[in-house]
Amino acid sequence: MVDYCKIDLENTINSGQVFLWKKYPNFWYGIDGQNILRITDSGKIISYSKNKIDYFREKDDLEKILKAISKDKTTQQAVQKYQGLRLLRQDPFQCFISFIISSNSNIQKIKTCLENICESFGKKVVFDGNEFFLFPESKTLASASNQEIRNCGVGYRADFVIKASEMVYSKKIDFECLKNCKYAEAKDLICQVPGIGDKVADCILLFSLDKLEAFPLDRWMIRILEKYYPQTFKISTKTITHRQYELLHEKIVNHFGSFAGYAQQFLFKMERENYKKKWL
DNA sequence: CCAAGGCCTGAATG
DNA sequence: ACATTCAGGCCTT
Repeated sequence: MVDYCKIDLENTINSGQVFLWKKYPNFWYGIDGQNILRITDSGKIISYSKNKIDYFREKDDLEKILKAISKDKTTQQAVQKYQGLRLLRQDPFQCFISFIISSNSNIQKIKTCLENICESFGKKVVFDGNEFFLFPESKTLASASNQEIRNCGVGYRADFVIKASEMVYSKKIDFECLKNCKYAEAKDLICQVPGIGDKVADCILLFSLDKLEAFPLDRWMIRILEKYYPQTFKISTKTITHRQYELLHEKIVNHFGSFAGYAQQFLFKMERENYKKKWL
């Protein structure tokens, strides 16, 4: 008997989709844009701002989605093993910057960079008797200097962060508009941002812009497809070109259906655990 | 359209 | 202890 409402907070946070969370003895604190969330293990959310958010996508029909993506033994097992794992609906700007920084990096380092960015540029607030730094707004990062951003540890990605922030502040990139676009259209638009290619775009689309058919293909997912799906998805070369990425994504949506992004999250979680990779 | 090299940092390995 | 190698995705050539 599966309880589709039960959320596994630990597995959800430790699945590579989100970075600014910190565990306390009985709950987690997380930064989500201009908001701070406190979540108990039972899944109760207390938020700093009173804004209503559906951080856990609780309106998604999990029963339907999990059945839909369970097309093969591998996915069935991953879904079974990590059934409380959820996709999050994150603050778009924070997600956008997070994954620009994520390229050519790893989870621990991304977290450190983002914490530095919050400390250097975010508003300091007190919530629950503790001090926190909110994620900075686009205007602030857009007007920062290259050196200031570099000091956060992002290296050559500093220019990407500044230009990307400018594009958001000037509304050249408008997240509300992207939410209303179809996947392909939103992806074309977001790929115009420097530092955003296929993989980073798919992360942003999946984790903050409600595009559930987005299926980020990083080195781990490629490895997973080669290992568990050598017949279904034949991968010829080591590095995936843009064209190959597109063709592969088409095959993936054919196989998993329009909720493919959920499948990606379960598969990624499973394989990273198999290799005992560290999370936050 | 594709292939190869460079970018930056920290962890892992020698 | 130190030096080298590697992991990671995007951009330019």
